[in-house]
Amino acid sequence: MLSVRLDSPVPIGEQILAGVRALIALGSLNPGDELPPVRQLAGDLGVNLNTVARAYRALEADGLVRTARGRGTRVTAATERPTGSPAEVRARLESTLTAAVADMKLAALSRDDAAQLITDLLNRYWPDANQKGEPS
Amino acid sequence: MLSVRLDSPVPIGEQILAGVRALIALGSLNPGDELPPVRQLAGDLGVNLNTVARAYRALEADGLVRTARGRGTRVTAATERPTGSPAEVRARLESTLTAAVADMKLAALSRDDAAQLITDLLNRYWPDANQKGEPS
DNA sequence: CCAATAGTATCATACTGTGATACTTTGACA
DNA sequence: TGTCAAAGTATCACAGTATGATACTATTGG
Repeated sequence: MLSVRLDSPVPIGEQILAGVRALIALGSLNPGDELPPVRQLAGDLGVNLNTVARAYRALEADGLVRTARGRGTRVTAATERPTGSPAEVRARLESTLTAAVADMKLAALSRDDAAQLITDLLNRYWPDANQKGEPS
Repeated sequence: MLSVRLDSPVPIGEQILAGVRALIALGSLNPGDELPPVRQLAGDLGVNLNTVARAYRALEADGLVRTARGRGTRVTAATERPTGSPAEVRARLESTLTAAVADMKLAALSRDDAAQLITDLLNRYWPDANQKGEPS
């Protein structure tokens, strides 16, 4: 459900943060859902509990979760407003997508496979019904 | 052509590395092309020349580029074989793509816009079959 | 041979990501 | 009501490593 690469140049904490954000954005985690306790997730991922705790706190600062001592951490928001100007948002998006295309080429997929893979992902995480990202 | 975010949690050098790799994978940089001199790129990006130089050396270690003192650095290979087992490659790819989908949702794109954007990117960077063409 | 250009080497520094360990809050239940 | 377990928090230390300043070496052309 959530995994990190310990050998990656991107810090573990960042990976956790990005991972949870993505799960929320994709609707795999919804308001009311509980995140795993820091110790458990830390154990699963093989990292220190502080690393997880810090990620949770960052998520709380973003207003995505609410955490209470002794009671756990729960998702509060389904969406997050991206930070920065529209131009920056657009630029980040472009670079993410470009990187994704590059990765697919490197993975030696055929172009058709690539298109198929993307279609599958869109269907899976973005069931077409709604046409708007939720304004908040 | 290549940009980095100085405030990003991912190290500048990594960003440069990833950026050039992507440009090569996408065919925006081809064998024979020269990379900008380290000083120039460093100046453009607002970073230290060492940071760029280290990225270039890493690229050379990967065999993507050949560099010669006093003469500059040129692209030598059009492709790179991904590191790790097929399963790892696949896993990385999935997570890159999933992140991309999440980013699109966060950017508040409509699903149709998302699909369109991706199609455009594929057409631009992955011209069907053997066209080998080079979008700038 | 000199100057300009391009990459390299060395060294220092600061940061910051991560980890060990101990503490506090909450809730269940005997 | 007291105690224990579960959950998050606080503190401190440490290592690594990313970045930067500065000086050096190679290559080319006039």
